[in-house]
Amino acid sequence: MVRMADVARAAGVSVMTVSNVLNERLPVNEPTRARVMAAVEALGYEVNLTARHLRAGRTDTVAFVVPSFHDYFGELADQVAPLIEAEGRHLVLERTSANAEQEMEALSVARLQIYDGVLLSIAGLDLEQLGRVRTSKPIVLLGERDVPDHLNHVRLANESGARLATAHMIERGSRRILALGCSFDGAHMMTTDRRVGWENACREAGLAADPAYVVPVSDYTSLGGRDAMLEFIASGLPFDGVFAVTDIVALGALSALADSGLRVPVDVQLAGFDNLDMSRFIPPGITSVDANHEGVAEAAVTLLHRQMSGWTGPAEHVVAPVRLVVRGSTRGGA
Amino acid sequence: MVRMADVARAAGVSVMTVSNVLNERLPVNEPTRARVMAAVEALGYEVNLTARHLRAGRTDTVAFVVPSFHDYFGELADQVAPLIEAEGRHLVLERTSANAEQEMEALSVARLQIYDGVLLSIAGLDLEQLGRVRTSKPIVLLGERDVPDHLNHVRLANESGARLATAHMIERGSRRILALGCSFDGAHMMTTDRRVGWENACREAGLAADPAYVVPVSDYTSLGGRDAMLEFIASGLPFDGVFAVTDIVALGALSALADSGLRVPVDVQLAGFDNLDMSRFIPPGITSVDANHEGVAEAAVTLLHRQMSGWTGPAEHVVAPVRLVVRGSTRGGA
DNA sequence: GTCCTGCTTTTTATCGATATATTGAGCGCG
DNA sequence: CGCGCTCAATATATCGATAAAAAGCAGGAC
Repeated sequence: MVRMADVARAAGVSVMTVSNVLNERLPVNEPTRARVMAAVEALGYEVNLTARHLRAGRTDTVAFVVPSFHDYFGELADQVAPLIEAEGRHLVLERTSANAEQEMEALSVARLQIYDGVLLSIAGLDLEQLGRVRTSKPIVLLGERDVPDHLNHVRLANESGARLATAHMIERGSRRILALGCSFDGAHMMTTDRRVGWENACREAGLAADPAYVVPVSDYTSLGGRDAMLEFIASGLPFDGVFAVTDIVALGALSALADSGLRVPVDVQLAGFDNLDMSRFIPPGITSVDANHEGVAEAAVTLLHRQMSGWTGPAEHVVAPVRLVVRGSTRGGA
Repeated sequence: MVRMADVARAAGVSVMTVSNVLNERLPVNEPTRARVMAAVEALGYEVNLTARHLRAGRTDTVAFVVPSFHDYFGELADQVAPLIEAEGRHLVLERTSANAEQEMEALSVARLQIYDGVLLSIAGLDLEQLGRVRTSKPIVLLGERDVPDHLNHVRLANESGARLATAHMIERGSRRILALGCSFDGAHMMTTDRRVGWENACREAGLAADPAYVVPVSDYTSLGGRDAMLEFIASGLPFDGVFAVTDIVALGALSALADSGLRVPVDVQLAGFDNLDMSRFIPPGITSVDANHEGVAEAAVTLLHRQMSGWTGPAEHVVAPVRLVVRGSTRGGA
């Protein structure tokens, strides 16, 4: 491994001069500078980031800690990356498997200190655990649950989004709408918020928000959605609309409906939440609440940058607005 | 920040004793050990990973460098993570945006040295550029292009997969099959390999592999697939089957077919490549070549572990086998 | 009582960079 | 000629840990 000292020797200068050339800190005379650069080229020197970090206390790296790498988080991460890079920093993703222990570990001082800042997509941690997180590192939480006041947080307007989607289906003629995957789940506050949105939309339209129409899913996957949907269909309860807690779950529902010979949107209207890329293309197009990745990414990165540049005011709690994207799975859509 | 020295002072021992307790290197007497642990607890000490790295030269961290965070790569990364964690290491994802410069940067000595090993999903680099990569760090390449002999590499059996899918559609009655997104593309050797598979299947069945049926896409997204498909339909050339270079592209094609009133699989059979989660659930189910994530992940991690444990034999080039998953988008499927 | 042996613990050197203080060279000006 | 001033370059200390060598300190043999 080539060290700065090797470059210094080759160029006939001191180590500090090499450092000054490479970091453009103190001025260096042109002939000296040229000699140093030549030596750098010749030896193929590259700075040791670890040593720099230890001494300078800066890594120019931000971590985005997510429960899993795919779907929603992958898409969000792709939005976040350019914003971080625009400020000359690097983004890396870490995964916690939606597991409280691993999430706490990701927040442990040891791993935090590696980064200049951390975006954390919480999933498994409750308020009490988050309350224990005391760090001087810039950190912004993302995700649909309550967090302690002292931590910056960006979340979606879940209730409003669910209400929009449900109201839309009611307006287009549905009278008995399922809330698929919207049952209470300790680990996912979002399901509760979205259920409340569904309830409110039903009530506002003078319809009953029957608890029997809040259908739990075993997990938030397409398979979970499909199984729950099939089970509900088998129960024989009448329905003519499905609001699924996420697009992934909605896809499972769509699959179950198709297999059961129910036509979307003629027999049953369907709407999801997140507006994943695929939702636009899956025939007949899944109506979905756009999760506003750009807005969330931008808000989160703005809060993070503010902290990284030394701002120390009170934490902010941003609620990103959402909008409904109407497609063929509901009537009157595109 | 609490340092090891603070713990040592609190426990009334030397710094090395603290280090020995925490790392279980040299034996430490029980009473001493207990005092140290108590001090660690009391002060809330956590090791400084950067300092450890600088001195010990080990980070216990592996990077998976991918072109983008979503879809295929996100799913693959979720397969890789547990395998890395099983050996007590940590996995982080880095992104290159399929850009040759950023890929070279990810391979630069500076960033490599941060990790104990690197998995690199190549997309933008050509053979010449990869040839310049000289590193002593364990590294394994993943992806569908040719790589220099001296680098470990895992790829898919692209030709064989494409042939399987195409032959299956021919067997089920298709006579004019499009190769969507399979045109030559300098940046994606995979498209060529898959086109060859399509050609071979056609020839073996005594059908023409007409170049007019190799349809380029502007980019490898659903939108790209959709636009190309619509354009082809508009051209009026007869067809009764579509082999799409990826499931993402296949989804775009499905969307276009649905909008054009063509029924899948009655009028047109459709098959993709990658077998993404969603392909199973999108009605009528997309027949797809399974990209064998487990196999690829396991092969790659095995090669990486071997290198990280000091093995220095010649590089290996693994071709992971693939299999066809038949679903409703081709006839006679489930 | 001395010396050796086997453990535990401490000392010393080091990883590769950067921040701060200091030295040295060149130059204008009285 | 010497003083002070500016700018370039070097010397020294440090970041927080670990590897390797040295030192302490029992207990037992002679």
